Amino acid sequence: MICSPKLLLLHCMDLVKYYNPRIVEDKWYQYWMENGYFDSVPDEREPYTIVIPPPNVTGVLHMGHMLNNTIQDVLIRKARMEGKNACWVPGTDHASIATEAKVVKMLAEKGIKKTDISREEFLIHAWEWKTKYGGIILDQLKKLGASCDWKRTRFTMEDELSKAVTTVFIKLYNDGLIYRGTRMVNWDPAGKTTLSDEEVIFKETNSNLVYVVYPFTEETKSSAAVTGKGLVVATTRPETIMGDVAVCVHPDDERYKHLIGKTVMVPVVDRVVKIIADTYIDMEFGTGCLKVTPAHDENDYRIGEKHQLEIIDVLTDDGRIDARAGVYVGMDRFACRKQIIKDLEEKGLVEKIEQIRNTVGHSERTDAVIEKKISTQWFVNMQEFMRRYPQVLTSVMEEEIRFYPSKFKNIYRHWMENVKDWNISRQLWWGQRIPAWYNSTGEYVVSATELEAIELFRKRGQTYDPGELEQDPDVVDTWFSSWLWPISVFDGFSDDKDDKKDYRYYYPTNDLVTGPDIIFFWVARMIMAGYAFNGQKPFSNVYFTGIVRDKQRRKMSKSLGNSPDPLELIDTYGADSTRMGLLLSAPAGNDILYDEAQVEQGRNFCNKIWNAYRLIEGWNVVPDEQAKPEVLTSAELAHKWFEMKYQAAVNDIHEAFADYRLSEALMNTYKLIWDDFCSWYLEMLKPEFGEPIHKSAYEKVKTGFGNVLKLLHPFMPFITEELYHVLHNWNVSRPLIVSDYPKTGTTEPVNDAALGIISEIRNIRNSKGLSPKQAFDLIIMTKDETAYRKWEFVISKLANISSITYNASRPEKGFSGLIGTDEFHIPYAEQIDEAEERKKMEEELDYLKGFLKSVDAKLGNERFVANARPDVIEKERKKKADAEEKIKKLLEALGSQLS
RNA sequence: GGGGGCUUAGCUCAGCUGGUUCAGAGCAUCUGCCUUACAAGCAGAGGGUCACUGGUUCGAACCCAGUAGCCCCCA
Repeated sequence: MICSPKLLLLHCMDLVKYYNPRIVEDKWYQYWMENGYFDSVPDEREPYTIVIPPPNVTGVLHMGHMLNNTIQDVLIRKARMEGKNACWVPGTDHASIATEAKVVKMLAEKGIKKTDISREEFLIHAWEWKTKYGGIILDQLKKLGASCDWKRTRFTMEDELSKAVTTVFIKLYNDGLIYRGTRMVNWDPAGKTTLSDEEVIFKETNSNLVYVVYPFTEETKSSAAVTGKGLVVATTRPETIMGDVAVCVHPDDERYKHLIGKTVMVPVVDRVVKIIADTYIDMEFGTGCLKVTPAHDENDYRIGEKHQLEIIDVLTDDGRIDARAGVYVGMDRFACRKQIIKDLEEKGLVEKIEQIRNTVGHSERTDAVIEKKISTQWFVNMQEFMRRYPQVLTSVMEEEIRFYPSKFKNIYRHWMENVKDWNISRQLWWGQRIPAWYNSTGEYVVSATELEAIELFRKRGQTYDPGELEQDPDVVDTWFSSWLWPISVFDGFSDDKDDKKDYRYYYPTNDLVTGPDIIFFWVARMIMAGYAFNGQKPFSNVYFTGIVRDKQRRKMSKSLGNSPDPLELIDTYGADSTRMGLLLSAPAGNDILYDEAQVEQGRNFCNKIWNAYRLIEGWNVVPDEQAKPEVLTSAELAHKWFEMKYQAAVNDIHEAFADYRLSEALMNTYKLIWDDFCSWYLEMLKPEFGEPIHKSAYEKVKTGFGNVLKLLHPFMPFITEELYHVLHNWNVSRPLIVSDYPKTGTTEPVNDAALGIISEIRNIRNSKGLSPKQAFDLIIMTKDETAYRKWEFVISKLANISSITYNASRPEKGFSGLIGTDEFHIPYAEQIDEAEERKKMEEELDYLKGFLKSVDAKLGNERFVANARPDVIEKERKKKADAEEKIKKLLEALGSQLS
């Protein structure tokens, strides 16, 4: 059933002073949905496409999503109104490690351990969980007004998208861009999986730098001049001592030169190791002696490789001491660190302990401290990738893909130029399994199915015992599926879908809106995928939003409790107000400092618009013939004036949109409606109390109102749709969501300099404490009477003026001022502080004289006249003439008062 | 350590290729108004040595160099 928005309004809203979003928003969302306005299918129109950054499938809406999706909705709604075939594809990400962690936790609460169940059983639980909680976030987006094509909702782990992952993996492997290798990787002991470099967050931490004595061996003591018990090594990681295989010093270090090649004992395990030399060593740090632990540190690993040292991994996958260490076996790594320090102190092998600040890597998802570890994993060869697809970098640098703000270009380049191989295998179950198959001797092939694997083994002449091939147990990094998102949501990888009609029509997409925190995780990799798999960019513009913070600039976080619940906010203030509150202070790339006051501003704005409607709706309309002639002409001028203001604003708004300055576009719209439309235009036309309005003016106002609603619709879709309908008595050919967005253009200029007199007069009233109800007479001294005459009606009404005369003699007593170079006077006999009036005029005069002096100096400067552009010189001449004119007027006025 | 960026009104930000009467906006503040659309409002006002120092230029918030402070990213 199509809902009936009209009835609701009439029952609840008639005559109410305050706008109530609650009875408006849901019904319009439902109306748009039921009428298919969000849906998109390829046609002859120009497409405009955005793919949503897929939120985690088990996520809930937070302020960051609100901002991000509001921006996307603004862009998509504007494009839709501009007649483009707007397509916003929603969906969710399976978020491998994050979701798996949640499922593991949920199972643990039920008393089920992941290690006690099979992969298949685990996946059943995981899918159940996904079905239950997955997509809640998408429903929440509907409350915000997000006009996604929900029929196109995708999930990164659905069959079609998983197939794409496999296809891409195999292609890259066959192209020599994916390899399996043994490397030092990041290990998350909590998630028990490897992580890419991007998933490691470095945090500054207070650490103990322990100075440990490595005693000299008898051999060393006897063969070299030694002082002290042994070499002192400074380390923050004493628990890895059991993995030490050497001590390294700088070859030029005078302190240790004579010891190179000698030996020391590794404490705790009493292993004899060599003292080696390498220029890698920083002589300044600690004692200049480094304990070499190739299994647990990247640099140590390189030194180990160079000097062909043994690798002793002393940690288990869950961060305990491994049996290989020989001591402290089974103890947690951090407990072990404390215990070893204690034990070494007892043996007198700790020289001192210093407090230092260092950076420690943490898992992005589990927050566990990352261990470096040697492991056999799958990698994407990035150097080679970039060599083959240089457009990945050049497209951004040459702005074929534009970044907003552009500062991210350099950040992007820096990353691209220093990028390391991408570790894509994860020791998890929730995700796309790596399409590699191993035979009983550990040889492997890469293929989509076991049958194809057998075929490959056969061709190679390797054993392939049918039924005994084993698929790699690991899954790929989540981002190895989401980098395909702009292609895969349009089935760009599937060969059997209607000629890839959607793909050809919608791809490449237009705009991507995302946070800068995933520029490397996702944006960079989508660009890589775009060029590698399709030879095209995936999108033309990337809008980086800021991070939503509270007004003290703290990040929103659960523990601080400073993050408002977006749904409560919408419930309290309405989606329109919330959207406006977020957008107001959100220039691209700037952090947005969330303050509820801004949402209140949004609410106040809604109310303002609502009341503008109430005013218009309350007018009694009569035919034009019944209106006074001066009212008719004045109204005509007001229409022209507003048309000019409106068109100028439209042009500004288009310009702001072109540069993705959305908050500016919104602010322009806000000021157009509040100031120009409500404060000026409506006040110009508003009939005296009890008087009717003539029909042509009424119609013009309605048209103007409709137009500003159109401008505002992308930002505040609900209230605008509502008012657009009530304004037109529910009789509109197309609802606002698919109506036409105002276009740029030119209008006849209207000289409105005379209006400045209104503010001047109001100011005089205010500063003299005179009531606005007290009418004034006005004398204007001008060469151009017509400029004022046509505004007489408006001036009289808005400044409460009872009579206007031109170029009459100056009054004896009264107030005066300047509008441009025109002088005006208000005769006022009582209670005037003449001295004060004179003082004001003299101050003005002083300022003008000083100003004139500086302009004269400029014009008198030969080099200025010779070098400045002609139009600049012309402006200066005009300034000079104006200043002289004003000074003359002021002197005259002062003189007349003197006499 | 490497890279990017910022510093303009009480707050948040504009200020596009140096040149409108030596800087604009929103919010906040202050003053006066319950004026028949709106007090969630109306009218008006105040508030800035454009971080600092030097340079280039006829002319600098804007270009250059240095100094100080802050933020982000990477190792």
